[in-house]
Amino acid sequence: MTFNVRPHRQPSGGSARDLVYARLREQILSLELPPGAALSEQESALAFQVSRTPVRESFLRLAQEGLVQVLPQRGTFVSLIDAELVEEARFMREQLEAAVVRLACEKFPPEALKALDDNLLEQKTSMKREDERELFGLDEAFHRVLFEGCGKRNTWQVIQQMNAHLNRSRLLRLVTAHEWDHLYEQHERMARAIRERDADEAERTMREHLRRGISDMEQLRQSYPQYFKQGE
Amino acid sequence: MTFNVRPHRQPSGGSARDLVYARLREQILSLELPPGAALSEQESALAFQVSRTPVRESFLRLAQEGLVQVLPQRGTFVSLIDAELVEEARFMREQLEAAVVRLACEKFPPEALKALDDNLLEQKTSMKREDERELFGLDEAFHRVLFEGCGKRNTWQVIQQMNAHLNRSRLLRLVTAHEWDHLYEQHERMARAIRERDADEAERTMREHLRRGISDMEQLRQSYPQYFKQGE
DNA sequence: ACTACCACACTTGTATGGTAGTATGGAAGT
DNA sequence: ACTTCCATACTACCATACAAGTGTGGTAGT
Repeated sequence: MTFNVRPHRQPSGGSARDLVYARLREQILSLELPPGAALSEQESALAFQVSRTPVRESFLRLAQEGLVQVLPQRGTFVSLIDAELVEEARFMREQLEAAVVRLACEKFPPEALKALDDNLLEQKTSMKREDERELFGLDEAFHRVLFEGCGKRNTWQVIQQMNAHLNRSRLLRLVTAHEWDHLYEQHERMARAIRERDADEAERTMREHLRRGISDMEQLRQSYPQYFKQGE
Repeated sequence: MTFNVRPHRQPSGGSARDLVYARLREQILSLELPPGAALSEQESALAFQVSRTPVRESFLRLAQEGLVQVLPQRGTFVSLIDAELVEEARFMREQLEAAVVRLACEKFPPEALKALDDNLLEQKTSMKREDERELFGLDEAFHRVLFEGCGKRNTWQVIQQMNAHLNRSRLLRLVTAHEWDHLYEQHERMARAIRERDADEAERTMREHLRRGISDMEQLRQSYPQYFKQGE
């Protein structure tokens, strides 16, 4: 098995449904379609130049992921950000990643470890170029390699779904350069812990790593209270 | 907030789509529709006396949950059991439940604790009546109360989805009376650990609790190799 | 001014016809 | 006997028409 260090691009089917779904998802996660915004099968169908059927099927899929809410005979709306749901997504991710990084300390393929090292190098150069988009992708790739190295590919998929809700509350991924320094250092510590099979250190670092940015949500909530569920 | 001790019935919308979805899901999980079986929009539509649209939408939802596989222009098939996926589902559940039961040892509403006790009583009477179906529901309710007591309702929902894959490999939930004794004893130990705030004991018991029945899959795999993915 | 009512313009849910791609079995050619 | 090709009967995908429920604004009646 090989481990791709580069950011991952999922094989989005060329069907109209998948295209509409992917585009809508982007717009929702980037807040281009803000929480609470009304969608319409007809309107989206016109915009994408397809019929209602693929649009409708996209809506259903988004609804299942909790990104939109379909109210029969009333309308479809971008879901308000549910603080409880976001916190639980973070909670779940923390537990799963903590367990996986422990696993990695017990048994981790050398190729995967090499992939982590390569990834760290790329992170360093991207930091110098201040390419935040690339950094975001590399961060994601780092964690993905961790899961794939432990044979937990499906678990990673589940986490990816949860990330949808996390990302939407993370101020559009805008992290300061200083933050990236900190994140990079944590990544390095984790890679070292895995190499030295120090499970406790690895788990501690991972939990700390994933607890950052909780305040982002509170900040977003204060700036845009109308984006959030249940006012208080 | 109140905690319902009884098995939980989800508010399945009365729409044709939801009905078809629920029925198909049952049939798949009970192996009435065996892994590998071919489905057809037309055929199912006839069987359920609805048009192809709600059937098709059910298929898409089942596909997203990984219970069926849609091959464009070829057909829709009940997914083969993916041993790797099943094991990962068990893994995820173990991590999440372990973390939650630790949480419960720190902070757990008295009403929820009472609900656990009531549930244990009902389990006892159901065991005497050898009502396995009821026992299964009560087991599920026990764990649900644990999550709700910790304010992790959404996490429980995620676990429920994973259970779909777990259950299909668990020989139709048929557990011997002796097994139920063991499970009951573990439930009791967890409730006691929560009351006494013994997080280590609670976590240990939970992990043990969730590691049971791994051999079920191997057994099913030997009896029905054609139900499993990748032949070896 | 106020209320009750109703037509109408929306919404999603469901039914159905047409399109294009795929598998298959039988016929024709070697 | 074996291979090649093609008609045919499927499949899911998409477009479109109709049904049924909901919100709203205007209007008639008080």
